[in-house]
Amino acid sequence: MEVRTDIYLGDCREELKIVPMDSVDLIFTSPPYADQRKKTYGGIHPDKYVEWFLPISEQLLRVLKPTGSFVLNIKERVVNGERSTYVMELILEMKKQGWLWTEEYIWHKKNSYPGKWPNRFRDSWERLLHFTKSKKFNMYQDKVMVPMGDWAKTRLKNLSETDKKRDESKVGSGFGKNISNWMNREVAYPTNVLHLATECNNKNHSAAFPEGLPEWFIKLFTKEGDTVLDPFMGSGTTNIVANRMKRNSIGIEIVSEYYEMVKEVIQPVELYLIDPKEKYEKTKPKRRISIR
Amino acid sequence: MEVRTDIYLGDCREELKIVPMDSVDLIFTSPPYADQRKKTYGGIHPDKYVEWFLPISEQLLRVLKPTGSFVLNIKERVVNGERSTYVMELILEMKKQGWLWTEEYIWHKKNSYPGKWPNRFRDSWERLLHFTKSKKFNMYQDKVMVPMGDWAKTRLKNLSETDKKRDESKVGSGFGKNISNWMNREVAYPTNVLHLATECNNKNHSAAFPEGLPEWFIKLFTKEGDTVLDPFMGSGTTNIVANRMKRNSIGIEIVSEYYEMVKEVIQPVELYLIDPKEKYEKTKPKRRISIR
DNA sequence: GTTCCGCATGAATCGATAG
DNA sequence: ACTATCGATTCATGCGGAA
Repeated sequence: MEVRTDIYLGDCREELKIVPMDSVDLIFTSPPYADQRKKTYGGIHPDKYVEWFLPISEQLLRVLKPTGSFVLNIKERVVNGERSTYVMELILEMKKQGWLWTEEYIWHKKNSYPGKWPNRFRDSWERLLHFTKSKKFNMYQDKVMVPMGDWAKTRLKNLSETDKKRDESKVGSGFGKNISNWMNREVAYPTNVLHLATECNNKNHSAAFPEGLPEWFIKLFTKEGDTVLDPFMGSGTTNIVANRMKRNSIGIEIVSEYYEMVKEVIQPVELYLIDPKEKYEKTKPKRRISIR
Repeated sequence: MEVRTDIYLGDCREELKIVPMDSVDLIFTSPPYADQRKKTYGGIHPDKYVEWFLPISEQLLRVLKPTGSFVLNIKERVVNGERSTYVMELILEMKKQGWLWTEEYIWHKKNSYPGKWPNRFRDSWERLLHFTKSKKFNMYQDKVMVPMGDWAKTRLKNLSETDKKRDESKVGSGFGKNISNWMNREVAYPTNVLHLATECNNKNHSAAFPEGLPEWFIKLFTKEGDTVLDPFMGSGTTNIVANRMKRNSIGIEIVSEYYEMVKEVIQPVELYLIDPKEKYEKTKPKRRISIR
């Protein structure tokens, strides 16, 4: 099996036109929030946000397969003491475009930005809007089942590396054995609330969302060999995770520094040797240049 | 101090007219959701929901003090595979009425309703929309502080260079004073995500929300002696909690069974004996009939 | 090898000050 | 008057070095 990762440098309003219609299984993205990342992106005024986004969502509607899903990570900012309404207006307008607003998942950010204000508390959640093209779409619920019990909710569901290491390290002290017991025990379907910490550590890349976020939705809405698209690639979290999970992916990024950074990391074409047929294909020369 | 609990039987569209303007400090309510509880309000169709609610929110705007808050517990239901949009439309329309949409809190229901569907998971959260009349409103943040994490123990022993720099930027005496505040502090401010289980006890009343929900907002937005209003009283959770917390309250309920049930439980006027003056007042005969 | 501990930092927001 | 910049506020997390 061959896994491709195609990344493009440019404005997704243009670059999306290259992507064929009905070709993508999952769009997972986190667009720049209104006026939020001014330094890196232009900074879209809250009043202009919907107007700016609609041509993009129209393209996304075109490239998504009828069975596909579009997961939009977004949160309205506070303007003049009030929450802006551009996200709601966007949902209403996207429905007019033909999108179905199927569900709203909540990302509960366990470590939210600190601060104190007279009229509000720290903002500790973001929206994960789930749009589809049709009522029948692919959803592989069994792939994201979680062990039952509070312990599992706080631990296994979160995909932080530290937790994984800690759990592995406990093997031998009797604790690791418990994990295997848990895994064999009853598993339950998750809910529409995801508990994940943001990544704010000393890595050289600063991702807008933790890897666990795209990972969960890639598991849920795609299978191996499917195609994932992130039109606002940023540091490439979606594509890196997709590649690791043997999904083809497309990434578009307007900032060349980010683009170059991702290009360094990504293997454009990887072959997974599963059966003889695949092995045979590997010997043939590959002409495809995925990264440009 | 005297604590009153006034409950009314009737449609809040009418009964609210009795409540004086600018007299309520907090409105906390959970209206019947669209097409849910059909018997009660005849079942409001999702398409008619906004139209039905706006006259009520207009009354609520009238009776709320300029420093008061309106907390609306609501969630859109699924209609034909899609989330309805009436909550969003309602927010947009209420803003036109003059409401400020200050914040959206999330109630994370730790034990959500069971079930399995092909296109979604269990719904485990509800909205708590916070509306105000003005940008300056009463908020007693200290009353809802929560225990701090282990963070404090390690952090405060030795101050990091970054923390020193951050604090040095503040000119003058701020530094030492600020640290001493932290040293004595064992609690932190909460976030805008509330983790509460639904109450599924065997009482004959089935409350829409647990007592912890109104309790948190009553603590946050009112002080003793203030007035709390619930125009969709139901089983009276808001009023019972308010009474226990020494807040006056008003409840309106259209279903007589609910009304009678709450009437049984509630003490219309309770006197809290705090100082001699109050004691003296107690001896005087009371004429007020609060429940009618 | 584990565990412990120090430390930087993050899609934040408000109010005051400056242009 | 209205907008842009800046300082102040504050907490959970994971990495890396130390014990």
